[in-house]
Amino acid sequence: MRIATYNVNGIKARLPRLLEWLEEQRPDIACLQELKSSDDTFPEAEIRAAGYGAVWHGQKGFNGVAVLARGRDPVERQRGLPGDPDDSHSRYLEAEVDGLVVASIYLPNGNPVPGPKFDYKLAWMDRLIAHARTLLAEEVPVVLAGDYNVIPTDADVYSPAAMADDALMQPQSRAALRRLVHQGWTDALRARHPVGPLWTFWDYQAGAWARDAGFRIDHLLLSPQAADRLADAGVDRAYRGREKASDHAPVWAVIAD
DNA sequence: ATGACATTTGCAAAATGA
Repeated sequence: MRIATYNVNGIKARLPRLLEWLEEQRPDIACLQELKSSDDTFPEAEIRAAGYGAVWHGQKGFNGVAVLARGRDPVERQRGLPGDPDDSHSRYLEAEVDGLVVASIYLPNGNPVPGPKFDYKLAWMDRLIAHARTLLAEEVPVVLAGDYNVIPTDADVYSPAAMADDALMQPQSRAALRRLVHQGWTDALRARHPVGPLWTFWDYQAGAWARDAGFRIDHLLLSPQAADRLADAGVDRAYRGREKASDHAPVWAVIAD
């Protein structure tokens, strides 16, 4: 099965692009981020007409995540990341599809550094690490898919110097991502493509797409039971170059049946 | 240095993003 993650940057503005991608690439599971839509304005009918069942966790104006499944309805397991009852952001949704546990993650950006937004990012990552440990303990196939807003290494950015002060590549952000991965998760994209640029995001500004000035922040982390079945992974780069594109490209992995 | 650029809300310009 093909599972993908796509930060759509506004599902209402991006709906034609999203439906086009679903029809052309036919992912079995699609995790979406940055819906920027409240629950009652989620375009459920259009997505169902495209052949997908969906669960979603929306929020007015910003954030918002969803899990789509082709030809079936995802079974919701967890709405919101556990660990802080005062966290009102819609950034985590976990569902089960055909025996696979999948989470759609929109990790906080954290800029500017330092500041309360960066503190929130790091605290959120600590909560994700704690929850991910409970998922690993289930010893089932799990995919944690989403926009992590962390550039894992200097090889994952067009210019480490240009981004040096950004929350996405602070040592604390990278260390937290390493703590997560080192629990036993496999970075699907790097497992299949160990070296070289693999951008998943290009800023709208300063001609970043034209200059191929991107970085890699959208990740699919696989539990051992999913990693054993990893057949392929990649980035649907071309969708970043289309009209009215999101600033992210879809990222996908194929898990053998 | 600032803003660029895009989206949403709501109808102007601010908030948010990365």
